Amino acid sequence: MLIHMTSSPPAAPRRGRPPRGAAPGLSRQRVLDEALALVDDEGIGEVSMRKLARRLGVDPMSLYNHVDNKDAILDGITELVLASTEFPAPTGDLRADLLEMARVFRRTMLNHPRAAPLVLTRQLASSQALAPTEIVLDRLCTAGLPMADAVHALRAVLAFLMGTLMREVNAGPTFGTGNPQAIEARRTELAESGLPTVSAAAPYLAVCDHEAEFEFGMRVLLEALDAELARTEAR
Amino acid sequence: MLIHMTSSPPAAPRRGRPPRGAAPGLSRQRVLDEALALVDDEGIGEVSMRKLARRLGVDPMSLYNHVDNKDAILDGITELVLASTEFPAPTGDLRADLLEMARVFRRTMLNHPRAAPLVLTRQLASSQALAPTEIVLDRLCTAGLPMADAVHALRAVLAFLMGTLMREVNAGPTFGTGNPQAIEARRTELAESGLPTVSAAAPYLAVCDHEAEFEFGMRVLLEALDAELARTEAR
DNA sequence: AAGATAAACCTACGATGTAGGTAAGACAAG
DNA sequence: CTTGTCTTACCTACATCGTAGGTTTATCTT
Repeated sequence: MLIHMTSSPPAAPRRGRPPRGAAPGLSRQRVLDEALALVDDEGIGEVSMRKLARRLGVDPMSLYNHVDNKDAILDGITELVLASTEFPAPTGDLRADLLEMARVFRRTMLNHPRAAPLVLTRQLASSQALAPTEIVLDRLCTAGLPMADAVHALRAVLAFLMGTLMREVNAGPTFGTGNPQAIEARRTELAESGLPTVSAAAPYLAVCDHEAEFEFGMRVLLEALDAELARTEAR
Repeated sequence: MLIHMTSSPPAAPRRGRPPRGAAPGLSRQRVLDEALALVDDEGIGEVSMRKLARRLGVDPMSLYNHVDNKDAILDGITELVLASTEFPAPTGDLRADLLEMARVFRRTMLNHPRAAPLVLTRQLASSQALAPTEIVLDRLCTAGLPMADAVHALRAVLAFLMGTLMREVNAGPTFGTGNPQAIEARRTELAESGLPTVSAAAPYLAVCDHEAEFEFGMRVLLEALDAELARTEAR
């Protein structure tokens, strides 16, 4: 990133003419920002090159000057979201640090619930996308875990995170809303379908404290990690 | 489902004319079966009404006589896969039973890896789709867990299952194939990107024994479940 | 002044999901 | 046997999609 002023003074790293129509000059950044906004507003399924271009006041094909194709846009959205994740400084307490990182990650996903499936699904290998991995692995290793086990632990936590977040973010009202009347109706319906236990559990299935689920799972996994660490140190 | 024979004897619950062209008579079942086959062959992204119709030797629009729309087909595929899951009879050992159910579920997903994202993503509320839930909840309850905790446990395991299976089924070679040469290249590349730990972990990240990851996670979760049960009984 | 470059635009193609309409065989009622 | 209803398959048509290919124009370099 070197500062290299040419002779011409004005400004603008933008090269082409300043739009023929009225667009204030496109750029990869602007395209991706608007794409993320579009996803946040309407969901992944509603993303199309044409709609995105319309929001930018630009011809659909102009997007291809800044982005390879639609898939690259989805990748870009993923990276944008990941880049917006600000992991806290380590405190030295491994378990607390990992828990906090997971919490921050979850918060980020909840900030972009409609984009979350992208982030959770696409496994990017850019350095941007691997930054969190870097931090976690580093802390696990400095805590004394052999690399193989560190990767193991990382994957287990990641799998759980993916799973809960997927559920939390989809969050369709599978068992009706909190409406107790609807739940009751669903309940008798289930009982008649040969699902007595599910029927009995309907009130519990109808509501879901995602945060509690998240904390519970993390506690279990981190406890297992502690046990693993203790075993390693004993050796 | 009452048996009510009319006078005319021949057979065939099929009503319409036997194809104008040469199709051997469509049915919801045939459509869904072929749809699953299509997914297995080419992946979810390649499913289209037209392609599906072509495989059935039928006009695309004919499908709509047996299925509401494309989304219903995807739901149908999900149910087909779920229906093909044969959970074993309970042995009485709760933990072993749950582990075995998870294994069977995993096997089913691996039998239809390309359909798995559908099954894992869509949360269906049909009695077909809820059958596994019924079994698990029932066993957890008869083991002595309060319903609230049973639902809790179910969700934790499910989240982990979803996560690992999503990873396993996508299984893109994030870090190159097993090719040691490619790994080494990737490795120096990562080191230069300010990701020293990831770089060092590259050999471990490059390979992934999904089965071991699965077994590890399940062991941790089931151990936590045991602890929970012990706590409940003590109370 | 002349040429190169980059960014915007435009046209067009094949593919998609599906609304709306038509035709033809099967059954029931007369 | 005729007539009408029903079911199912077929056909046409439309809006929308991603994007290949080509054209225009404003800016920078020489």
